[in-house]
Amino acid sequence: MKNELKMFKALSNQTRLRIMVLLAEKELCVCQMEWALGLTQVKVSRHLTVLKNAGLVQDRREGLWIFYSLTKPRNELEGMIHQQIKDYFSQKYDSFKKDMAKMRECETKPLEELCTIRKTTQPH
Amino acid sequence: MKNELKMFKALSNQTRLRIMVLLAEKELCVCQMEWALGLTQVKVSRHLTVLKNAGLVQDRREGLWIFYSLTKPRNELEGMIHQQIKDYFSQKYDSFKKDMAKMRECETKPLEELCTIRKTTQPH
DNA sequence: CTATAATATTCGTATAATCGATTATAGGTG
DNA sequence: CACCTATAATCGATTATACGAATATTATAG
Repeated sequence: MKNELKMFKALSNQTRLRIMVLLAEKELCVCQMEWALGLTQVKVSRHLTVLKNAGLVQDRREGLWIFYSLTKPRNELEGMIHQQIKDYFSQKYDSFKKDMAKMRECETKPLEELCTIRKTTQPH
Repeated sequence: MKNELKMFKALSNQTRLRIMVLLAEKELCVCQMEWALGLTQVKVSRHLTVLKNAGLVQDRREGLWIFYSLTKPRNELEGMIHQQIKDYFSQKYDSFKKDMAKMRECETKPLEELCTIRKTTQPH
């Protein structure tokens, strides 16, 4: 049962939910999430680690960049959660919609640019 | 979104999940839960308060006894959670089955007896 | 009004979560 | 090799959570 408890705990944090909603849409690089969410690298990275330890996301390295994506659901419960993240959360709250819009926006920019931009104009 | 975060946090604790599984079966008095779960009054009561603040359970007083039950789901997410508690958790783990068996057992006993038994033979 | 029974709350403490700042790692470049 | 860049891990401070023990609350009985 520990897995399920960890999953619920991982989902009980706003930043992590925001990340989950974005990742439910598509695989993303850390710097894209920083940019879309307006959060520091440290914060994004830490929460990604929690999600990973809960088995909700996986990562894949490509050169300097590390891409995160949702894991395949391991059971019925996880399947339902994934579905709710996609159908319920991303629809219901404007904040998630804004994140998604930001994410769409940065889809057009090359990753190199996102990273260098981040250096100059620090997110709050 | 705070409601959803509170809900996930409330569900990320083993004792509270055990309570939820029992309540998914039927409305129960506090002393019945103490008995079925083998937990102290304080512990059960505290966790019930958390679940109530998360909007997952409601209470109803009948004399000295207070009966708890699951609230009606307020949205699609809560509906899904209720269903998973019933279908997924209560099936998958033996510990929940044991709790349920204990609960069935104490269904036959009058509440007065449960409470007096609790006084003499303290749960660990 | 007093006493008692069932449940809730408070208090002190131990453990865990969160955060910003800093440092470490690992891959790429020259 | 030395240097840079993207990401992760560590540290210390702050805040939240879980717990048992003790106390308070609420309703009932007498």
